[in-house]
Amino acid sequence: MAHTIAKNPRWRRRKNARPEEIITAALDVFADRGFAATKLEDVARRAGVTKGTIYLYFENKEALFKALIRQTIVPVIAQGEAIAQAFTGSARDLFEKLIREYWRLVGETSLSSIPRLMIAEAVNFPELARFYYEEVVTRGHRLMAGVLERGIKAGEFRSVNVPVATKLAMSPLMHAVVARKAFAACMPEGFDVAKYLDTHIDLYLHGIANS
Amino acid sequence: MAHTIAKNPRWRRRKNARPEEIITAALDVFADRGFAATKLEDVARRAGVTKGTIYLYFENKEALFKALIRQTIVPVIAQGEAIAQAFTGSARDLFEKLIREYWRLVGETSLSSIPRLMIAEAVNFPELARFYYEEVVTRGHRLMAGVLERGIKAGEFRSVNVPVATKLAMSPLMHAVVARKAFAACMPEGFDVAKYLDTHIDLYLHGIANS
DNA sequence: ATTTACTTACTGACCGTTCAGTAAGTAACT
DNA sequence: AGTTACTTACTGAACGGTCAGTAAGTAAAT
Repeated sequence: MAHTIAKNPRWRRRKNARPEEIITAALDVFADRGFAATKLEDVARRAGVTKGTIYLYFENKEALFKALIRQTIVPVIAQGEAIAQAFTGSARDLFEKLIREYWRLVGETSLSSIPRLMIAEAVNFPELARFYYEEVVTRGHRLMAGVLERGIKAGEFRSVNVPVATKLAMSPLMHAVVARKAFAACMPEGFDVAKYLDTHIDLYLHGIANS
Repeated sequence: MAHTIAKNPRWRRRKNARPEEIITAALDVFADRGFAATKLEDVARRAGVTKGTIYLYFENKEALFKALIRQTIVPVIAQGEAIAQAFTGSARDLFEKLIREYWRLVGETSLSSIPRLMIAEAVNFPELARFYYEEVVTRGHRLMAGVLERGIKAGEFRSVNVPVATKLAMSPLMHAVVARKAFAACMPEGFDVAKYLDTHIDLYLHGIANS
């Protein structure tokens, strides 16, 4: 190709890469300041562009926020569904696997800030909240409910109220993700996630076991 | 009508009542808009005063927010501690009582918005977060940990890892309070809290039972 | 030479904060 | 009980900083 490209252009035209880079930058900044307190100039700087560029790819601040939520978290759910589909072992093993997988994909990645963000901003963005609730929360619940039903049918689990037991299976995860982000600075001793997950799985399976 | 002016002045001087009224109004408004999106004019209107009056009693918006958190939620913890102190029955009964009491005092009152508010704003108010974490979260955990230790010592409970089991006892409550506020508009079917609490207590006690 | 991705400089609205002014309340002195 | 002199709780308008959004200009790429 061309061998005579200008040596150090002050910036490059990279139409294809920008949106993703901007979303990644936005995740970082929104994550630790929230929606309102985030300045688009900060997002831009982190993405290596200037404020105006953001407006070439996103209609406004709110649209950027929505795109961020949609494109980052939905794939995780799909992944969980795929795992459940392909799984052939016992319900208890699948339960454990899904919990640990959630933590691996969300709890200990930058995605962990999304649940907290959504909870903080849901009231101010009703349609986004609805989208998230349906495409993430409900879908996630459906996934877990399937596992419980599988276990009940197989005689592994007591015949509990499935929707309620589903929420109880997820809530320790959700709360850990959310609170950990929020109060990270206040927990100098840290928080032994491994033990927390182990114990949840143990206690929950103990509680629901058919015996 | 001119005569009624004397009886119906445009405003009254009520120095003592103002702070509490302003805090109550602030709780309502902050509760469903968050910190940043709340306008002090709205708080003032709801409190029956004007914006300027708020500044007679609170240094600024942040100070009002802090006062709101401090004065509303701390008493609830104290109440819980008093209950535990006075209780004489089994650990399982105390466990159940505390859970239900928390829901009665926080979950189904206007205080239910405070945990969500704190989670949303903790990052932007580090010292307030620290205060809340120490005076509410840690203190609440200490309370629950005491119950578990009581149960273990009495042989009612297995000898689990207490700090972790404590967090697992609380997290379904916390997450329910937080998520319910955030996604209220997205759950047309509502959310059967009674059954949720019943099942949590049942599953948890089942899970931790020494048998 | 033309197109267009990107920057830069600017605008306008919003809202926390301030403070001079006003009216409610109080009490001293008729 | 009425008038007056004084204090202070409260109002309301204006100020100023911030920042989302915009439009004119610049430079990369073809």
